[in-house]
Amino acid sequence: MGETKQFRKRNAILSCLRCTDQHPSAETLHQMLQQEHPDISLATVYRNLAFFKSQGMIASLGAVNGVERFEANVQPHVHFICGCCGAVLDLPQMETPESLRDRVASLSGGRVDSCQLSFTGICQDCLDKNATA
Amino acid sequence: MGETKQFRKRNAILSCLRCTDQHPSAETLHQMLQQEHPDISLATVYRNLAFFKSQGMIASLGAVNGVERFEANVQPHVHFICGCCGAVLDLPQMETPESLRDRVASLSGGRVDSCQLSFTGICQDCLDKNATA
DNA sequence: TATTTATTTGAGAATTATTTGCAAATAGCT
DNA sequence: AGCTATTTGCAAATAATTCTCAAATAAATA
Repeated sequence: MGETKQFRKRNAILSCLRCTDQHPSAETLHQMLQQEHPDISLATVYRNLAFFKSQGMIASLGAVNGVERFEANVQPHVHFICGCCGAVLDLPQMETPESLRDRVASLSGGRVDSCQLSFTGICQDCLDKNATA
Repeated sequence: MGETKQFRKRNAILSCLRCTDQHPSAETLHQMLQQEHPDISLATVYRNLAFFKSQGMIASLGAVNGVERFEANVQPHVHFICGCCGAVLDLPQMETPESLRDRVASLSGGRVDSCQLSFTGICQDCLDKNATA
């Protein structure tokens, strides 16, 4: 019953993403992995994130301040994004309007694969910091 | 009375963006401007887009396939984005859930500035092309 | 266990979008 | 014309991401 040694680093990357709710970038994820796997290169992180994404195992929220951000939660959910510090918060209490997909498909004539609802603004921390300053 | 000559290129860039519903990138906009203003440099396009954005005169939809896209319509509205060719379609028939902003503000504790609702998929053209191919 | 074969990786170069520094051009004002 | 502030073009700088390729690793087979 020996555990396979294949994909060791690949799995480390996925586990790491699954253990955080921070919506990290490739670079941040690479830094988070340093303690356990100081020998993983940044290129490997990028490569595997692209792979996981192509398999639908993870999702990208798109770029925040020019840097792509990832998450392991592939269920549709709402985001609050701080345009100041780049923090991303999941809002699982709210629903994305999945039910509108059919309507969008018929309006556009295309095929709809997903739906993203996000709110942007300034997070509590950044508001506090600027108030103090 | 005499028309001011200041901001000639700046205005050309804004007009050009206002005259299209294509949600162009800086580079595309630069190409669109070539006929009328072959002497506008790409850096000027970038610079002025950043300026307009900072003034709330235009909006960015974020990056599509790694390239930032702009629009002159700053009213909240829904987008359909083709992940294949990068085409972006406005869906003025649908409403963005602006009314949820207060709820997001209280859930996050931050300040909510805007709300984006977008659907991604494959547009009609790309579906047709792939069917024929 | 040695051999073969396919996959994954690290390091750094390459690519690409965007930004910046700076001198020249332009516009308004006197 | 002369002065000042703004805008621009160009080329160089920057930064995120992708690519190349040889080396490392793992599985399969002998």
